[in-house]
Amino acid sequence: MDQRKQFVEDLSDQTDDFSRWYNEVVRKAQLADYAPVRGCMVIRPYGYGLWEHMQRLLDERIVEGFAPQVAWVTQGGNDALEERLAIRPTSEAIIGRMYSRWIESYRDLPVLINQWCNVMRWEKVTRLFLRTAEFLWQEGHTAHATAEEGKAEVLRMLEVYRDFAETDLAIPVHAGRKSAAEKFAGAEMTYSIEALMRDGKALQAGTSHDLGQHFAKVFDITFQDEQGKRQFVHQTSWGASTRLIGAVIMTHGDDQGLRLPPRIAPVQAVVVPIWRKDEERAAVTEFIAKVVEALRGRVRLYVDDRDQYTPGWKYNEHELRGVPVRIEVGPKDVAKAAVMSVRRDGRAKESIPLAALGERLPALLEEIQRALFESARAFREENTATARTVAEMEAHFATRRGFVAVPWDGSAAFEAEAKERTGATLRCVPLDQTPWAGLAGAGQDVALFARAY
RNA sequence: CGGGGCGUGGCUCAGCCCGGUAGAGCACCUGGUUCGGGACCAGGGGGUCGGAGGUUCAAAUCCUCUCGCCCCGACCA
Repeated sequence: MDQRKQFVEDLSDQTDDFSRWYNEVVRKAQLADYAPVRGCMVIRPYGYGLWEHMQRLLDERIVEGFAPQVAWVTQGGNDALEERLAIRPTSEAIIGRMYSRWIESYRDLPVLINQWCNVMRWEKVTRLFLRTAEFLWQEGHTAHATAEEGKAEVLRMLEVYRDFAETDLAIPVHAGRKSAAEKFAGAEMTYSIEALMRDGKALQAGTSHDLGQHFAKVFDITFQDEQGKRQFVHQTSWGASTRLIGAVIMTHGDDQGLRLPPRIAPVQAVVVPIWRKDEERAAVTEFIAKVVEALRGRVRLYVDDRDQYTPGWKYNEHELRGVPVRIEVGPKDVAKAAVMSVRRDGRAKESIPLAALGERLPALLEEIQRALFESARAFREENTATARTVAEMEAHFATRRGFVAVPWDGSAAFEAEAKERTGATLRCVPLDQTPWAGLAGAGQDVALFARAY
């Protein structure tokens, strides 16, 4: 903060206190605020806009072949609750009972359902977006005739999450399987995508479970196969939640605030008018109308023509809120029939002629999208080490964080000892082992450990 | 669930130790001058000090109990 005047909008530095920085960003960027209900938050329009873009992009990847989304809502819109919040049993229990009624024959399979809804959980310790008592998520539940079909579905969805995280959220992730200790209790096998936050802690950003026949046996979900024999179905379930918003914040944010990937940014570019005299204002306003026209349907644009703030004030505010590109339009630009664009990541400036804007700005947004991903990936690589023994892991975690790749024989004993001595947990066994070729011996896989949220 | 911290205008906090009836900066409202990196001047509005008891002539301040939030550790998306 050096000699600068203190402003309400000023943020703590990430390196001073990451948790504090996170909380300040969430609230000052107006993503969410604490609700009067313990452990709950209110997602504000800007944060919800992020979620809506995530929904749209993820749905595009899921929907084909899926039943229309259903939603169980325990709270409607902005209305105050008239009744107590009902905490429902786990999704698997509800789905199990419904499936047992809906499935009779192999002709009914597979059943593919995906829904976006809110859920409540009993949580002692909460954190905005990362863990709250109530949260929004997407959950898919499928039922299949064979184990092979189920396993294929589980891996297909894991890949959907990986691609979504990397392509749309610009978050590099490791897709892999969980250990017996870390998997969902009701699952045969759990898979997840694991991301690395800027404070060096890992975050599970999506989950896909192979439920096998566990729930089918509990809820009696059976079908008659082609031979007329009664069989239990094979199920999967998978989900991703508003926790992803937390992942975006902690993967890309810097000391100035949020840096949003253009694909999910509610506002992709903000136009800031600059003028002194009334005639300048008229010319600038007129020119901005042309800018808006040039970008209509191509870029999510916001023209910040609020009178009560100076341009400099607006620059700071939109940087805090993570808007990928700022477009300055002043008398000098109007004279050149151009605008001055400034990137949120790195603040590189570029004068763009009005005539080129419609082509250039979308391209610029894609460049920023890629740059954010590459920067996050570089950070992750810098914060990934290798070890061969628990002692080596202990030495590493004594002074550093990040991922540690270590050969794992699959034993619970090794995992437990590592956790005990380092505080890090086994995040996953990556499906793609090629980055660590040669590290693991025969019959072993490389596992990734990290301190985690 | 253990350890620590904090609840005072919208925000950040001072006042509390040593009771005397609430203050600053920012934000907000009005008017004017401003506007290429957080503008300035003048005037103005707003707080039963988280809640409930108690002590006292008198409580933001002392005592008891509660509720909530944050941070750090053990369990979970």
